[in-house]
Amino acid sequence: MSDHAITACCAPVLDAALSSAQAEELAASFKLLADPVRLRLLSLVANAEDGEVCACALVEPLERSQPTVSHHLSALTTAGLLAREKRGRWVFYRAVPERLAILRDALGAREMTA
Amino acid sequence: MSDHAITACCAPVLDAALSSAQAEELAASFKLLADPVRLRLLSLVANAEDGEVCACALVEPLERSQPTVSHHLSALTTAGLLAREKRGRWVFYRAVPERLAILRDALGAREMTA
DNA sequence: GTTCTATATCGATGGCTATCGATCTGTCTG
DNA sequence: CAGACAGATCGATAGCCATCGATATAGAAC
Repeated sequence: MSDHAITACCAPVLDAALSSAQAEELAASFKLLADPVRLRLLSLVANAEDGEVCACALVEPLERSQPTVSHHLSALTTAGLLAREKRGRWVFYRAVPERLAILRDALGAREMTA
Repeated sequence: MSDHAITACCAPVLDAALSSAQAEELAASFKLLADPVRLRLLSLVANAEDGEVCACALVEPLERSQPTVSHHLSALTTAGLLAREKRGRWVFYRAVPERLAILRDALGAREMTA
């Protein structure tokens, strides 16, 4: 999976031939999105009431064990897709949309409407 | 991985909570991009001379066996990310950028510059 | 201190898939 | 026809990872 943050690494896939190393890095990033539980976590956090959610509110809707949810939250946070803040006994997460945008842009530059 | 074509399935991840089924479908699509060999295949085909490449020209640069390359080409074609055309003994592939765009849009709608 | 609760970590396991060599299919050439 | 070659398919294997229960850590309340 890769244990480092997502960073812009290369021109969009369709715009230039990827080096082997660039491909490895991009693939590792997309691997994060290649799991339904992680995708639902992203969307749950991004659509939360005050822009943040307590981890305790994520176990039930995902129908996974607490260790499993914790594992996925950790992966998304390491990649920079989620931000973590501990307050007392609880941990709150919020989305970091700029990181998702890096991956989106790797799939093609935004078309200019001009 | 999923053996069907990629289709627009839902609002962008950050815009609405994903259902379990939507998440499964999206995850299956991103799984295709979660492999460095497939990413390089996409970029090699997309950047080919005449917009198309013979499969025979893809084995060597990827440093994988012919069956492995064939396997990945097949997966990308089934998903609709590549188009396959047989001519004589050879098979030619070309990119289908609109399909990649579906995935890109799932990561966030394009910002309006207006 | 003790107890309760929220989260993280550990270890084990099952399923999935990237990969390969071998083989089959199909097409062209002579 | 036979021979050569491109590509797909098959079967087996090895490595990865999502998942879990058990346990550890940490903070709050008493």
